[in-house]
Amino acid sequence: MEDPKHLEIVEQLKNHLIVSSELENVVGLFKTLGDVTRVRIILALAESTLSVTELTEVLDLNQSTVSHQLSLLKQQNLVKGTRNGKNIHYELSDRHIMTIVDQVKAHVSEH
Amino acid sequence: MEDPKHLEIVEQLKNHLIVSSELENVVGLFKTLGDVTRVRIILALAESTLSVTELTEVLDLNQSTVSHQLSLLKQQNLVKGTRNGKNIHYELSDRHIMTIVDQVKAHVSEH
DNA sequence: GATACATATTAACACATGCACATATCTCAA
DNA sequence: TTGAGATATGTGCATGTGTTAATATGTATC
Repeated sequence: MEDPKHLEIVEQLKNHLIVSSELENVVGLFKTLGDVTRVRIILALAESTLSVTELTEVLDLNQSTVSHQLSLLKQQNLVKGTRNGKNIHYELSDRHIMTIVDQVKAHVSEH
Repeated sequence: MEDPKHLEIVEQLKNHLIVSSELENVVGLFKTLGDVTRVRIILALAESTLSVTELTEVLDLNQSTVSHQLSLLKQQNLVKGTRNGKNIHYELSDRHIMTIVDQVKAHVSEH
């Protein structure tokens, strides 16, 4: 490639490769969404608020597995829980999340 | 939770937990986007078509690392390469990808 | 063909990650 | 306070994943 314009762009990119904390956050979110169990939890919560026990039954998982994954999802602000007596009702933090999932679904189905 | 409607929903979800291959694909895409190196490659390619060597320089990575990650990105149809003499010019497969990344960026910056 | 450059692949290693068991913590009811 | 149910946490294990060096393959020029 001998295009001088291109060379210039490449030079600029070299200085511009900021490993921002934002990048870490973005990657962190993708990483969290990159697990079947966690996405299944999200898809379930997209349909209804559920307690840990209900999630355990619905998804046929260990209670500790569900609890563990929920804590990771909470860290990424993907879900939030509200205690209600002995139970904790979990729900999606916001609708934004489903938009992201749907977007990816769309991309996948195109290929 | 004693709401009968809720119980019904939970029952329905139990049968409805299809581990579709689509789910695998969606998760696969998220998994691929869940790595700093790969996202940096995508962000670089979002600004300009680049060869493997250029990516190596711009991102300050090993050639084999770039090559390896590019092959994973190719598998997920996130990037495509076109040979041009000795070089291979890599670019994003479609603009859809940046939409997804931007969406996640937006979500991240909200929290 | 020989050489040099660009890219891909293989193997090995260190490291991260998901899961499950056991156990701890929390909450309510009696 | 005691007991039972719900949720969270710590630990160990098996598996997966990113990186690198070394090597192989491909491509153009001489």
